[in-house]
Amino acid sequence: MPGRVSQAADSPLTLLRAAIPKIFDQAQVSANNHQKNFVALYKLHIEGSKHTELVRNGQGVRLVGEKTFEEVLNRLLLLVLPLKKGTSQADRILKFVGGYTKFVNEKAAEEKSAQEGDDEDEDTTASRFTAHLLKFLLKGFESKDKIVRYRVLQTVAEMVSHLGEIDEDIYTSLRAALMDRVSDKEASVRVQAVIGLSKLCGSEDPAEVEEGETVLDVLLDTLAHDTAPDVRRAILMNLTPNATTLPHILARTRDTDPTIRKVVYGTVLKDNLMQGEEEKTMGPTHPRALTILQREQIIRNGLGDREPSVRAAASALLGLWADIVAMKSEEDQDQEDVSVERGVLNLLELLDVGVSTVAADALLSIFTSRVDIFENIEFGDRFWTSLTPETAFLARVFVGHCKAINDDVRLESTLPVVTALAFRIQESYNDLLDDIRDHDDQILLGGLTEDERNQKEDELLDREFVLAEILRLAVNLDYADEIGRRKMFQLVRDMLSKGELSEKLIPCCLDVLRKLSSNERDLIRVVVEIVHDLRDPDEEDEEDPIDDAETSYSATPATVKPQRMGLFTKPPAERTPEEAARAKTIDLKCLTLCIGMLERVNSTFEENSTLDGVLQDLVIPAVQSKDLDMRSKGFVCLGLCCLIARRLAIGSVGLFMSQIKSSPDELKLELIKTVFDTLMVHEQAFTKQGIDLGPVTESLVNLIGTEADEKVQALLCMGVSKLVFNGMITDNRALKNLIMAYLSPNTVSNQELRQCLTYFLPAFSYSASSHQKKMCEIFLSTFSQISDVRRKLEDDQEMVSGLQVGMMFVDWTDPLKLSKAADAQGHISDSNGVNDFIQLEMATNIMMALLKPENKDEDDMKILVQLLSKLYIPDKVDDDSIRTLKLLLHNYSMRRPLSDATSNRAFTKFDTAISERFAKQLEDFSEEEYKQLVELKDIAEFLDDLIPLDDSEIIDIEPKKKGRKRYVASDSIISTTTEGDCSDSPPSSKQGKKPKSKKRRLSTSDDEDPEEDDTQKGSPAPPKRTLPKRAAVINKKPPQVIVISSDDDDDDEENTPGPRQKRLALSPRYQTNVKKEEKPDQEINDMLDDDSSELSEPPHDSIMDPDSDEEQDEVNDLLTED
Amino acid sequence: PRRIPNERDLVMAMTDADAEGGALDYFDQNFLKNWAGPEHWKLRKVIRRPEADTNAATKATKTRGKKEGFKIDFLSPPDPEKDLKEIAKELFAPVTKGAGINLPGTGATAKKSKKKTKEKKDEHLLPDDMHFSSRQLVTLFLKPKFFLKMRGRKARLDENGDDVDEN
DNA sequence: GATGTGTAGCTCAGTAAA
DNA sequence: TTTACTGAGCTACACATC
Repeated sequence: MPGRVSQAADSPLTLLRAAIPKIFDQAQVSANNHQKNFVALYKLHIEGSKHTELVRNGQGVRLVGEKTFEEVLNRLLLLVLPLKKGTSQADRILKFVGGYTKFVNEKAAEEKSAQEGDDEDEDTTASRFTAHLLKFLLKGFESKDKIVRYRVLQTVAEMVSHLGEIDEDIYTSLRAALMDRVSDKEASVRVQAVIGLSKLCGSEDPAEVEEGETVLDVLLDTLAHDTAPDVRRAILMNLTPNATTLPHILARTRDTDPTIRKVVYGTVLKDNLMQGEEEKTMGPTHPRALTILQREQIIRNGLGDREPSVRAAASALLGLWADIVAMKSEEDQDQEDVSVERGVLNLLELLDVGVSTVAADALLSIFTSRVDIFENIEFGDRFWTSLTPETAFLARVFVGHCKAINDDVRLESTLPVVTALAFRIQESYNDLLDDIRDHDDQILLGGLTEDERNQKEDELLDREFVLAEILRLAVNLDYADEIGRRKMFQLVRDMLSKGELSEKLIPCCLDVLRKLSSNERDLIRVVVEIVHDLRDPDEEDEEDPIDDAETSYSATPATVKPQRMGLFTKPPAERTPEEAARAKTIDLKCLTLCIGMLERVNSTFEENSTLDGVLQDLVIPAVQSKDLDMRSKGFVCLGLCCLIARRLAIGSVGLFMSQIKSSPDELKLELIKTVFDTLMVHEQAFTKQGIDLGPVTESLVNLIGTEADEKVQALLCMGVSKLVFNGMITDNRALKNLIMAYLSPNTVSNQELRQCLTYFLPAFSYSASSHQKKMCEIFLSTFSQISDVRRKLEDDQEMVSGLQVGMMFVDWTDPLKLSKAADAQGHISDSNGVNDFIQLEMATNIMMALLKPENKDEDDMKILVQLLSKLYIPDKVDDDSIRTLKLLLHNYSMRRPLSDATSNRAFTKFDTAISERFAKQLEDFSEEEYKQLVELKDIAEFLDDLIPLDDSEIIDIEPKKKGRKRYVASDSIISTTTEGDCSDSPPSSKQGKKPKSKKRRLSTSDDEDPEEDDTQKGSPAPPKRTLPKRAAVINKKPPQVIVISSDDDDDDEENTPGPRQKRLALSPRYQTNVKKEEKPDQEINDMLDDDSSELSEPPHDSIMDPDSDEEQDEVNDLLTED
Repeated sequence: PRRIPNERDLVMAMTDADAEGGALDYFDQNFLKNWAGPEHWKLRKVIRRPEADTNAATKATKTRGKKEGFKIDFLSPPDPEKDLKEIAKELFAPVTKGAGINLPGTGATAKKSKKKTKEKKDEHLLPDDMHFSSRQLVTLFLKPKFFLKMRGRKARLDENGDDVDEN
């Protein structure tokens, strides 16, 4: 065809061929010239299109010019398509092509509207161009070259929004082709496909889609499920937020990828706040357009993000929210009150200040990120007289923030004086009380409709909330003024003494009271008095509103009131049901009060004799109560008392423990907390007094495996973690059980447990060399036990891979991590305490495990070999250690029972690496020689015990129960069994520093290492170690939620029904507790006998003995107040 | 602990945890990644000490010089040997053998497998963040307002770490 | 066992943050 | 300006498949 064109026509076509490349050449350099070049190219296009040929004897027209234009363009495009991702020149060209598509179609549309009236379906140069280009590109969608696919899809994505009108069939094939590419192997291709689709989906009518999914369906599915973050992000950025898509978009605030989360806040939510030409109308992500749940979701996830950049983006968004909600709503934008307070308050109204901390977090975030807002907040004169929940909340958080950043100047200028505020509180409290009573009367009279009643109750709740906020604010007031101080003290004290005070207000009141008390003794005394007042109200005239007469708080009688016949002096049996109910309500309130008080003090029980009365009259009866609520609170109270009363604690731990098993979960949680706290506080003292806490901690540790409730599990793990972390449990089994729980398939959904341990395990490991040693010690047995669990995995259960588990241990035992942590913590002097050789020990342990013939799980062995190369072996090691390792390596390469090439390779690599690195030290290595060395005697014996490779396979087949066959190899000595799988500890001494020849055992079981399974030990007790026995033990295992070692260490004690008794026998002190545990009921009665005749002389009055100063100090030192 | 500690909590921690809790700050800072449980655990290796780092600085400026010298050659005349269609055919050639261009598990048999795998598809969402921190390790359950001073732990890095402070 | 594919580890360059 | 982190590309190896 080109050859056939006439001379006259030739020149415009040649022009096209020469001019278009020049435009492209410019376009690739910068996007700035694109607009200019659109015009230039368009001119060429139009000029060229005028060149046509008549064909078929004039019956048809051939659009030679257009065709040439398209061909030239396609050819140029082909030059770009193979250019790899990231080539900006190529990107610009494709952008240019997309832009030109837009340009040419817009021009066509303009022309069309200019000459209106013509029929619609007429082809134009533009539509033909678009169709041709699309068809051309569609052919490249399935190219085998991923780069070509990427570029083709990129071009299409640039074009999609500007296609003008295209044929139905082209649209259909384009849509199908794009949908197809959503499952492209290459993420970059998928990115372009979804960009294209997201531009397409706006125009798609779901009704028109006959079958299959709509584009939107696919996009939303991909948004959640695509493996590549890039793809998800691309959808996120190109999806129009609306009622349908928004929930899916908001779900991405918890995407695993931080950049996606950032995009949600920094792009999607931010850029769609407003819409319309001048951004004047409310956009789809305007806070008022969202539901309250969505707003809270956005704030909670954003401000709670681990990534600082996400938090910053969320914070910035919140600042914008405050700006745009400052204007009331659509109409009155030019309204008077557009102050910063208005914005913040409007925002608070959009949240729920009453529940959750979201509103407070949002406010604090705005204060920090938008200092302009914070600094311009002022509380006018009227502010304090007309408090709403939002304004009170704002004031409280504002004051708290000022306090936090030590902005005393601002604090002083905003806060009202104490006295004024006290009167304010008093007034609103009295009003509230009156209104509550009125309301109760009204209800009795039945004069309210349902609506009226609800409305009134909401209002009362609001006012109560305001009061609570002001009380919280009052904690931060300046109490230098004695008058104000007294006034406030008296006020709060009186409030607490009123039966009507809502329980919600109790903590706030107590905080104020604590602030105003001169010391803890005073606080305790006052609260105890209040408790007495509440339970014995006759003396007070409770109908009176709080009197503002000046009462000196120091004048409050400190003595306990004499007992009189009142509600609580009447024997419970004689109470009417109404009286009993009332008594219960009051007792619960008193317990709450006591709990609140005890949470806030730390002086010892003995220093505060007044507490004893409360314990006897209130707490102990509560603990004995049948009412769950009461019991629960009673136990918490008793537990809190224990924390400051050592003797009480000693007597109570057994009680708490005995109650755990039989209690419902709710109470169980409190009991467990109590035990852990008691141990945390008194462990040293207990130990000093010769009390063996082993049985207690042991049963707590074992509970991890038997408790079914997630909350209980998590709590147990947390508690045990704390005890292990702080050195109060040193038994390796605790650590091991924690790791088992951590990885168990049964805890996958228990985030609390898993996240606790995710923090604890490395923190523990990196906080002491001895801790890493423990990790090293338990590694192999834990590893194999986890593998056992994995083998028994159900279909629907998941678990991390064995290699992953191994890597975790390698990470935890990494001495570099430890020294880094030690340095960061300022323990530089101690960094020589870091054991650099710990992973050399690991390597030795692993080698010994590999050599044991009964370790035959291919997968496990493979993983262990792979782990070798990950271990850190320092450059300088002592001769013995490295020679030991080499000896093991050497033996292993001789006997290598490995079949697969991968492991072999990995092993050889490690072996040669070691051999080369320590060539000097291993120079004269010869197996026979080293076996003779005293230092390596254990190893030598270990190796000698091993059955030679050739025979070991027979052993594997032969069941163990038949007894170990012994084979006399040429150079091996017959010896006792070498049973057992992965044993944890090397028999070697530490780096050979203390050469000692131990008794021949496969593994040392010194005190630090109670790890060893009985069946694993080389202890000469053959009958015990037969296979059936072991199997029986496994079968005996009770149904456990987490499979914790059944063939665990110290079998003889662990799997017997009464391990505790056995252990306790060693400790006379503890025996009493054992008895208690055996007969819990009896014990409760013994201990908590509340027979009133004995009140004056409680069975454990000994706790009232003033403790030695030393002991008090100890408790005081241990706890530090906030 | 379902919420990130806010400034009030942190201030409380700062005023009083200075004695011992400060040492644990390191963990709080460094365990920010890897909080989400074992399935999200990733090995993060510490970078070995870069001994010689003085001469590496000047290199940055040098590489800046060569910046985007590349240009696509649109201007050379097209290869007369190769027709547009041929090039296109070459570039657009679909795969003939081996693995396709789609993700495994998709394509022709997708309809069946989709329903099965749909339930198992990863949503790529983080678990609820419990915001566990050193704070939880040194506070009591019942008295969260107080911190435990672990005097015994000052000897933490000693060789015999299981020792207990004896005064 | 040969083959091709998928993936992990490594290095380098570019970018974002300090 | 320097530094740290991320992402792309490369290489080698493991794994699956025939």
